[in-house]
Amino acid sequence: MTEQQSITDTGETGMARTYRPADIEPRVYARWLAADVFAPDGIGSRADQSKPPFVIVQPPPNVTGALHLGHAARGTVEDLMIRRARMQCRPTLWLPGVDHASIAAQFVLDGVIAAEGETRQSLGRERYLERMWRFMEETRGVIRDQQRRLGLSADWSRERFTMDEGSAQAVRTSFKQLYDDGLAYRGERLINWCPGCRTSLSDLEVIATPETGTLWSVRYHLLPAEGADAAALVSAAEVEAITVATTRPETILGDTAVAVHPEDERYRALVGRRVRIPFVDRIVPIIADEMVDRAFGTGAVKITPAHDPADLETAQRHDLPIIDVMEDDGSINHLGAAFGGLPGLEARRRIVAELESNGDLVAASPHEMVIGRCQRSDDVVEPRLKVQWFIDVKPMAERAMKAVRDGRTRIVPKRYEKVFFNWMENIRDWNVSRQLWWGHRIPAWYCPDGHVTVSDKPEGPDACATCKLPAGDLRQDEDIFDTWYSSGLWSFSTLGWPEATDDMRRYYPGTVMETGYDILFFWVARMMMLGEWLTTREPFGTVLLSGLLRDPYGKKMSKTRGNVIDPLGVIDELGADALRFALVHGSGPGGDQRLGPSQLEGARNFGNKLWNAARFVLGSRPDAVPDGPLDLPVGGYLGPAEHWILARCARTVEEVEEAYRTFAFGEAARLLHDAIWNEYCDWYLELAKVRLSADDAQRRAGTWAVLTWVLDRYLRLLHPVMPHLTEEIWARLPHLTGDPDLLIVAGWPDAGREKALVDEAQARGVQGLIELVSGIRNARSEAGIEPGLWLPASLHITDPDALAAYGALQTAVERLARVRATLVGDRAQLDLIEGALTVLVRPGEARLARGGSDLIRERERLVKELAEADRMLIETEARLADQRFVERAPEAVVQGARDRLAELSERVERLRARVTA
RNA sequence: GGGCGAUUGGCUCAGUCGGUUAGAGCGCACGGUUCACAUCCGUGAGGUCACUGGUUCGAAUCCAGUAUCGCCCACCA
Repeated sequence: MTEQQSITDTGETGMARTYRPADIEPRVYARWLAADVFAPDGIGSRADQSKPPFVIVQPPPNVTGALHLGHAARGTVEDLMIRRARMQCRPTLWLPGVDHASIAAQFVLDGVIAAEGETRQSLGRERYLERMWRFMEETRGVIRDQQRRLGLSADWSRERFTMDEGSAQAVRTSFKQLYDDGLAYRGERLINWCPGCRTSLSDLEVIATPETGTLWSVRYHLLPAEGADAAALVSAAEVEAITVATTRPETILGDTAVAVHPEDERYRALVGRRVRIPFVDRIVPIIADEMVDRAFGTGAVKITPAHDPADLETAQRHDLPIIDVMEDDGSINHLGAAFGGLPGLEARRRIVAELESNGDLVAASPHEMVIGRCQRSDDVVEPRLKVQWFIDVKPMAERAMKAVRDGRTRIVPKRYEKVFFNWMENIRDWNVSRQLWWGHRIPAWYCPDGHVTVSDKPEGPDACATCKLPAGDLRQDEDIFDTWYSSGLWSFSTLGWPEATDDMRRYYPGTVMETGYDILFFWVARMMMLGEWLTTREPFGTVLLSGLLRDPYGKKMSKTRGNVIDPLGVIDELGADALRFALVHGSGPGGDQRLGPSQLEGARNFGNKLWNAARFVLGSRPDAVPDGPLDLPVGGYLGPAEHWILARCARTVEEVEEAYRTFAFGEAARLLHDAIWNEYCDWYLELAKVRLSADDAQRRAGTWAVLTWVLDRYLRLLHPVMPHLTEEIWARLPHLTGDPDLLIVAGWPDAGREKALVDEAQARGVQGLIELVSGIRNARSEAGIEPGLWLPASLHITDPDALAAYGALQTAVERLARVRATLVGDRAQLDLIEGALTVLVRPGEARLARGGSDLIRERERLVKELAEADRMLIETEARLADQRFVERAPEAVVQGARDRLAELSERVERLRARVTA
């Protein structure tokens, strides 16, 4: 058969020899769309509207982005949960959308227009925003298409955008409410300023970066004392100057005091004296303040209130002037004397040089410090004093914490609760003003007298709330909101809030909020605060936090490092289901995971394995089986192998259910992988092959019924992880009475039928035969016997269950072990065979005519087995000889040890007899 | 400075309530054209469960400490 033939050969089942995702996945997805099954009230929905809805809350991806592996991982987990809930016939809502991502989007667009020779400034606000909207239209569909290729079953009919009118109204209403509640306020505060982005940032957007800087010691000259007392206490040399330490010499220009500790003997006499600030010739006082650490630097601190939070507090305590010496771009302004107009770092260089040349630079030493950098642009963030909008989040944080304490919101894994509380307890006011253009304009208006009017109306206020000046005389705040403000409203703004809509009543609060732990504070915490405050409900019942994806070496994936895996490339090559399985299989709650080609190929191979198992099942349908619904045959048509696989199936259904229920999705995937591959394919399919060719038509039909039944169960359980493949296979199988046409809306399985039917003794018997076959294979392989060679064998089966099962499965056992077997009723008969391989397993013993084997290797194997059994026997004996163990351990454990002892004794005895024979 | 997590074969990870012989995938070695699948089948080698101490009849598992790695939070000039 040529390569071409083998690929196109679809056989009688109409299925290709390998699973081909590129053909199948888009077709399957189109069927779902056409059937309208994604929406909770879609035409194809089989939701039981009396059941509690299952609502996924998902952080919408950035509108300008492309789907990366993190998105794929998040989406897969979300989709998995929604699919399972859908199969449980709960009304399910997964509302998709994109985030306008103001600062990130501007960053991207600035790059795009730069290529066109434009800048934000050259376009101006209006044209820039027009350009942005056009850009949005181009990029907005990209993410959606990519999500669909991944197979995500979100309700696309409700797709939302954080810049749409619904969001805008939610922003206005919420802000008005927070303002009326006294939580939103406008004030002059030190904010984080990014000179590159020319906007303020919240604390979260500032990344603390350890760096080695320089600590300069600078001498400030004192003015002569006004009274005589000081001169009496200290010598003239000491009063000449005071030395301060700084890491930012350019801020000298904004100094308005020098501070020392009140109990510092070295400086006690200088408190109240005055110094001259270099370059600006400002005369400032020496003050005493507890904030000074006497042990650091020289123990004297220069106070620059406009550029340092601690200094500002000190200044306020001492009523000092506040002098801002910086422009928006980070350069020194006109207050910086000769340095005005210079970039900050250049000013620093020159100031240091001048200090050095005039002898006032006392020391310069390397200094380990932490510098705040902009999350987006990496620029050094400057503390600056600005009038902006803040939200007092403390009262909201209290409510959010209460939701967690009360158990109304559960964080999974639980260890993140601690992180959450720690952050919430130390939370500081949230600066929401951004000096950007792309985003929701702050709905605050100012009249010429400075009165503030906050309005929730789209057209703004009619008049000043204080002095009633008409709207025409009011001016709206130029700033926009922090992106995360509108994101934080997402879980309810998308349901129609502030209107009391049906959706709000039905789908709020959400069931599970799924996201990576990296945005716990940005998103989850803020959404919980805003949700609790504005809707008086917790926005979701469970927060499911996932880990980050790393490359096979544990490194973070990043474009610059070049180790990113493009999910779309994987989908093209291996299929969406393979990607999804690999992502789920390797994941644990809250833990990072590594992903590389080997995991992806493994997932692809698993899909192909299942595909081929299905191909076999479908192709082996006995002629006598009439068309009819899927059902289990009644007892008489089941053989031991059927009881075994049904017992295994029941167990798997329960274990997988438990794993899904506890968010252990990786575990669910592993359980299914093992059940399908190692039990269903490796053993049951092989055992079933013989019975499928039995003379008795009822037996053939019974076997096929079990084959299809178990496959059906596994397909249902696996569907949330590998939806396309399972849907495609399922379509070709007979269905239960009452099943829909599509697996996506078929019922979620339970193990009831199997458990009622299974004969455990028969199942155990098959387990024993599996051990026997494995033992024979092992002995053959160790002895170097050709795998294909049929050997005569004598079997003595002591386990009654295995013996009973053997009656029905002899042919299958012979085929799997590659032997022609004779069953002997008395073990002594085995010893009559000369020069044979010995197989000693729990359920019995076998002798294999040796064929071309090597007796020395056989003997080595037996000696090794004997040594191992003997070692374990001695261990067990010792344990049972310990009186304390027998007395204190639970009876079941002691009995287990006793049984084991008996088993091992017999094994050792028999092995010893064979070795010495 | 505070907090969290991890440490189990060469690699990546499971390991439930402490209880028989610590599992899997990849990789490796050996052997296979067994009529679903070479994206496959069979067999095997490979582990002082990071270290020290404690609790216990019994510890990979619980407790304390140590080491290494990773992450989060934090206004000392």
